[in-house]
Amino acid sequence: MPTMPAQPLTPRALYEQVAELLRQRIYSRELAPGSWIDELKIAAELGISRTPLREALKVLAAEGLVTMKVRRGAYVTEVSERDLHEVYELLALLESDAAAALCRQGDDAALTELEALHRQLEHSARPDAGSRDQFFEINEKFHRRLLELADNRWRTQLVADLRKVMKLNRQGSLFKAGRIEQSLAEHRALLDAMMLRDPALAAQRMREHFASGLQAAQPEVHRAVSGAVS
Amino acid sequence: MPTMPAQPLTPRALYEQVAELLRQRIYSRELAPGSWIDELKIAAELGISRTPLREALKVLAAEGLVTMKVRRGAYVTEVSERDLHEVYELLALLESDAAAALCRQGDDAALTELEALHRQLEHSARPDAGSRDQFFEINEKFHRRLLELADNRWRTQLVADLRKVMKLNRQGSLFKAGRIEQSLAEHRALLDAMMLRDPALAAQRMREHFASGLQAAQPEVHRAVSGAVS
DNA sequence: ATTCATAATTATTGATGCAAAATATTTTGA
DNA sequence: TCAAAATATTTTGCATCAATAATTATGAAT
Repeated sequence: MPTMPAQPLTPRALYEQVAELLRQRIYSRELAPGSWIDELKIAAELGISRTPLREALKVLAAEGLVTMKVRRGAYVTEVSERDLHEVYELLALLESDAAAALCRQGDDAALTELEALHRQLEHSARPDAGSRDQFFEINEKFHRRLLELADNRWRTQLVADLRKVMKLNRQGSLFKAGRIEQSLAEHRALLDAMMLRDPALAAQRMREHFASGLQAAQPEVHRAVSGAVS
Repeated sequence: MPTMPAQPLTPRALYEQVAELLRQRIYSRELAPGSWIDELKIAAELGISRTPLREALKVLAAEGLVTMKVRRGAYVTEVSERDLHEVYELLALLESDAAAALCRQGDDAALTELEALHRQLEHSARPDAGSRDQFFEINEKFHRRLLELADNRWRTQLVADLRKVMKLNRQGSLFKAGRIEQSLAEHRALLDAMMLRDPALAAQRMREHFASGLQAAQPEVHRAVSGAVS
């Protein structure tokens, strides 16, 4: 018998599934920032009652994706340019710390794994193969995996939550020509620092990577900070 | 007529009030770590239905204070020694960053305000006056205010959430003799660095303050890390 | 006697209904 | 004609109810 699609081992609660679905709708701008979330409409759409939907909204509110107004219901959080800068700085801080920590405590296997991911990234960047989407996907995986390997579940959780907020504003995730090459070089430099087992340098390289990512989004005044550090 | 108790300007939703009450019960160990939270019992106790209670539990779950198990209900999160160390490191990182940021961007009024708080702290530390509780209260206010003045609402929120987790394990918040004096000296050194407008030094001093707080809790093997950095 | 299966009990999870509150609209009066 | 007040409609928020899933206990079979 071929492998079944197999429902997840721990069947997630309905309110969590709904929360995930709402996240996607928010990221895709189907639910626009600042807009009011119509409980009855969505409940009817999904064919569920308002109870699990309301629970999901509470979770999203705790994550910062939606804002609850008393007796006014739930609204998609509007993040200002300033909010994005603030969150971006925290991401830089936490991920630099993660790089340093991994450098200090991680074993060689961890670094080897990151190198392998980096090679995948280089491959996906080749002009002929892979779409930009693939590049971004692997890039995100690289950052996520670095966090996991740095082995502090609270930091991993914090970064995940902050990245969710960043996604609120990702308006296309476009990048200037040449940004991808520069990004690869920065990743390479980061990996080199980690191989040298120099935590301070690794943190420094990660900070530079973020600074450069911010700069790539800055010049165009009308475009907001991009969520993806690539 | 004397000032009325006056209900809050924004009448908080019931589920939020319940969430706050549950936090207190968790902090006070009335709800012990690892224990199951009996929804019916608590709902009956508070004279409310289970709906707002369950919404409150979802919020607490997002904060990390309770853990939801599928079809098993809510449990008070058990934080391991390791969790506490991880959270403590993140607090050190974020608050050091806040100190540096305030040093860089803050105006003189902000520093003056912190100095005033520090003087209150010194006063409460005098053996004759003030209880230790008062010292801790003002100390917490000092740290909280520093965060607010550092002016990054996301960082402030992150630190607040992490401190909630720390509170899960505060077993008495006892301190060695001499710790209070040392703590005051560290605060003083931090303020000096900020007055010198030396962000790197300020961050360094804050890190030292945290490291010293950890060391004060470490030697006794059977006591866990204390949540309060004082 | 031990193990497996089935049934019953218990607790969680989702749905529906009702009341209170806020906003919008309509009507009336100046 | 404009403004204010009252009413009506919309929507949140809380409670009660029903169903589903899991665990435990009991009984039977090997």
